[in-house]
Amino acid sequence: MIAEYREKPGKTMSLTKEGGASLADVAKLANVSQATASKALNAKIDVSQATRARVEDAARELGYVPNTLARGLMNGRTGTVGVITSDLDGRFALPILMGVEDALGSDKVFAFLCDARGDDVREQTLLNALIQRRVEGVIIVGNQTDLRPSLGRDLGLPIVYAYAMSEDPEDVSVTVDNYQVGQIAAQHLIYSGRRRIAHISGEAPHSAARKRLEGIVDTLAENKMELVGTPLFGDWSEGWGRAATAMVLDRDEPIDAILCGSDQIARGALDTLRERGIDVPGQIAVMGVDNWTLLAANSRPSLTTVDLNLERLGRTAAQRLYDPDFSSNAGIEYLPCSVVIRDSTIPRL
Amino acid sequence: MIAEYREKPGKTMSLTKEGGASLADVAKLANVSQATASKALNAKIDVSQATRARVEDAARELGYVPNTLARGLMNGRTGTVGVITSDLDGRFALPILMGVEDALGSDKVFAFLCDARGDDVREQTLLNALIQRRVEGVIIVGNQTDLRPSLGRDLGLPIVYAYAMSEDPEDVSVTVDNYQVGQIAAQHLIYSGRRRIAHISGEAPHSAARKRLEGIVDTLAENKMELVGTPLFGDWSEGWGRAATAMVLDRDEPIDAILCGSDQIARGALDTLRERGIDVPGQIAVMGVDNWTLLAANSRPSLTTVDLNLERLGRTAAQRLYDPDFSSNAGIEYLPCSVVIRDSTIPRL
DNA sequence: CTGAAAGCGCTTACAG
DNA sequence: CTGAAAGCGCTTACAG
Repeated sequence: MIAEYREKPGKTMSLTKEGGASLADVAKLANVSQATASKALNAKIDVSQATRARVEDAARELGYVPNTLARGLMNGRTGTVGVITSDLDGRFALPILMGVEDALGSDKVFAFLCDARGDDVREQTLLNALIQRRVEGVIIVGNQTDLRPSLGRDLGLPIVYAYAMSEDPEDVSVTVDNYQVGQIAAQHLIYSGRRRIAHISGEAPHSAARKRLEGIVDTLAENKMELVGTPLFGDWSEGWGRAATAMVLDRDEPIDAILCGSDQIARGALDTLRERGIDVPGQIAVMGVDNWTLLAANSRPSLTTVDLNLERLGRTAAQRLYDPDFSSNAGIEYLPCSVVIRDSTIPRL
Repeated sequence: MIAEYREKPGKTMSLTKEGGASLADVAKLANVSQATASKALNAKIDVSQATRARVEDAARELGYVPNTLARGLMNGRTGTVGVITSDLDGRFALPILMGVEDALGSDKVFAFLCDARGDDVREQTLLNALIQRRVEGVIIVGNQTDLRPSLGRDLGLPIVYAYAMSEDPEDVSVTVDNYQVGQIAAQHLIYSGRRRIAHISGEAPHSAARKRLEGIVDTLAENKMELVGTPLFGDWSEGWGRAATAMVLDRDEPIDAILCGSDQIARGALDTLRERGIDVPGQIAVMGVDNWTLLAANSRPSLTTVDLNLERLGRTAAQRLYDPDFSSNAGIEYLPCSVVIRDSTIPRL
């Protein structure tokens, strides 16, 4: 499909096949054995200051760049983990990738992201490519918090499922605690004085929608309350948020808060409320879920929402990957989320 | 920072250091030499059907996974390119990554994304990590279309700058043709009958803002028109879009279109217009730039905008990377964009 | 068609 | 402290 890259004919510094200096070249220039050169460069103890300096000078002079691949061949480590996502817009994958990188430590292990585009075949291809490149582990990021097929068990390397969790209970999955999301969202509204709360959510089949609802209902019950009207399910879009909010208002049951299943839905709710001249948060509070800053911070009023703590999710996933007792983490781990308070639930002082 | 991964003590299939079968294992089981096994598996011609079958069976039985790293050591190719982005929300990086993958072909070369987080030091660290892993090329994705410092010339591998372009004219950069963006946006408005167009853009120092303005002004001039009022610069946010639109309307110069520098700004414009009871597109047309579907398709009315053709940009970048005559592409290449017509400029039939 | 040998760039015991 | 040698997993001339 594409031609092969060739060095410009002009500059032929091709000391090695790859065009750069090798350890052997460095050793030669420094007048030491390759073994010594290796030790010197890797800061091993048993090298004299003098030779180390000589080797380092030689390396610098030659512009030596160690070949991590060759190194990995010996010690079995590549210092690389793969992250496979199906997340078209990167909303989940990127924060998770950040968390992964943080947990890995900047210099030791590197995380590389590749995009499966929601295509199972492609996902498998990527996984194979990663395994063939001997990554030390793979994190599979889903774009919703439902069960997904397992990629298999004995792949010879640890695999952690993040956000979407594996169907196989022997796999290790880390995800968001949607029940707790519902709880803290409801709690926040209750604490801030709301008593008549309606709920607009996304796609009913999604466990995110169902579990959040459970958390909300239970928390309300603990406070001798219940949702006003039936919860409305649709999709996670602004359009649905607008439409559903109109329906809620037209039910003619008074409400003082709308708890939305996502920031997109909440944006739609805000739109409809504004259009009807209803003050937020004065008359009705609106709350979202996701803390998608683009949407939540730029709305009017800005949106109180639940942060899914995706970076933490990424960090945890990476830690599980490198847990010496990897398989002890089999099963699904649910990570707590936190409320981010902005202006849509609490009047500005 | 993290412990090392160890196989579960139970399953000791460690035929090799890495826990999987090696080519040598396969060869032994198939009763052929390693050389023959290699040829058989790589579909080279000079192997008999019988032996090839035997080798393939052996490989399957052992669950053999070739080590791409070792292969790369010999033939100097790793089948991997790196993409480094500073794009926090993945808005630019992900579509570009897709384009890169498309150009590369799914099986031959893989693209891995890593996130520099806008940190120059981190960017350099990642580049080094990539070079040490002997990627065949690197694509640097910026998050705005301005010049950025070069990472240097003689790195021993091709580097292409995408979206943001390198200051060094010897580097190869591909980016969006912002002048043309301005042209086609203005053209679309003119063709659809608008005559009094105001312009609200983002940060004035950004070349994206300046060049788009040029394209707009020139196109208007060609049609014996000019912008109504001074163009307004602020930032690329909804909030600025709202505020600036109010300013434009308060100027009391009649307009029939607002051409916005981004979809976010356009969303803000839509908000303010709706609030003032002005019909879009009936009275005033609104147009954005970016075709950020999340924003553009979900607004009311949906937003006519300019698609930056980021996937194409990615494809082009990948092609440049593998151009046999790489350095002939030195300089900046500007790629054209295209208008996506939705409901904010043309009344629905 | 098949295999012995050398080599890619590195590290790691093992002697000295 | 230093180096010769073996080896990681693979491929590629080169003989047979």
